[in-house]
Amino acid sequence: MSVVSTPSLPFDPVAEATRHWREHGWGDAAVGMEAVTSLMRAQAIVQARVDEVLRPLQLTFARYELLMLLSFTRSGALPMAKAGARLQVHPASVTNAASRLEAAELVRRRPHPEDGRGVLVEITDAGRELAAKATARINEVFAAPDLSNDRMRELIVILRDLRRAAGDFGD
Amino acid sequence: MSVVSTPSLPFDPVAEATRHWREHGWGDAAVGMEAVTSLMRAQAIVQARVDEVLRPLQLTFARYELLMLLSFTRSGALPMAKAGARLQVHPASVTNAASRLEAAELVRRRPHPEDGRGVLVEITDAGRELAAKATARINEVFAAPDLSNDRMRELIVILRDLRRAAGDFGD
DNA sequence: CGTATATCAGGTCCACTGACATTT
DNA sequence: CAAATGTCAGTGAACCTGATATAC
Repeated sequence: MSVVSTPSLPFDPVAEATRHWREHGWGDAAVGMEAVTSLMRAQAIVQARVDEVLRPLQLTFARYELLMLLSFTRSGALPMAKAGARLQVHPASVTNAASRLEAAELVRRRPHPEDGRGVLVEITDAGRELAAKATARINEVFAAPDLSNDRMRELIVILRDLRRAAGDFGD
Repeated sequence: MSVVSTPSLPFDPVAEATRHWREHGWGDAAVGMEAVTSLMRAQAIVQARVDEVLRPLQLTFARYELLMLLSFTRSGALPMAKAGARLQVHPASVTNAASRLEAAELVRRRPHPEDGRGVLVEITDAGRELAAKATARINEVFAAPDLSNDRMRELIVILRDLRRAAGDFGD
């Protein structure tokens, strides 16, 4: 996850690639490929920025997401499986993230009171504090107007359609 | 890179999170966070689909990108450093990708004719064939109308602005 | 000489698979 | 018993840092 470390180009590499797609007989697919490439590259940029903010806090984005998810629940706790479903990550990934966070005392594990198989992850006070600090820093970064609020709203709508069509939610 | 394996939720998890942001006093940052989250999640979905197509061809997205970049050049060859700059990846990542592709005889390395330090990566005929096949399959997947052409164009424009503002290219 | 170009070793992170014990 | 839950070990991918040899 870098992009940040690499120098910027004198031209838009995505548009340049699209020109090539057309020249090489992939004209009908060029728009789709450009959309895909744009998405990939934009995400890499954003991810790199977020990582940069999170690194000094000893957090990765995956762990930050879990922390925020927990901080949003009423009781501050969630079964592992439920957390995985919300974050759309593999059960083993939740186990891993929870273990790392637990080692840093940002969450703790508890047996599920009603289901003997289950385990609850619960955010600690330290976890809440760190999550709040991380969020504040991330907001500082994205307060810089890379995009106007209206543009962001358009982006959100388009991507929501894409996600729905791809089966991210609903039906 | 999953998302594909996880079941879909009965509600939009991104919108749900945004509701929480507002309830927990992050109202002013909610739009930005929602944009970031949407982007991350949409990219994960698209990446998962692409990976799925590429896996049977023994390609990763990073290697596919390198292959396509080379196939687009006039001579089919590029110095390692230049390829890294275009793809915005670390020099060591180019080395790695090139080595894997070379092992599969999809590219070969040649000394740079004018710069004794440099190395050229050159796509082979087999590399061109595989790249074309991979592209055809990817296009099949994205031919499914998750998004209309107009929507994709809007998305491209918004993300281009974001990338430009973030220093991906130009100035 | 200092800079640039690759490569390599070592480390982190994440995701997935398959096996497993436990409980429902 | 079959299904679900969470853990663990192992694998593969990608990225980064720092060190190195070579050439400009």
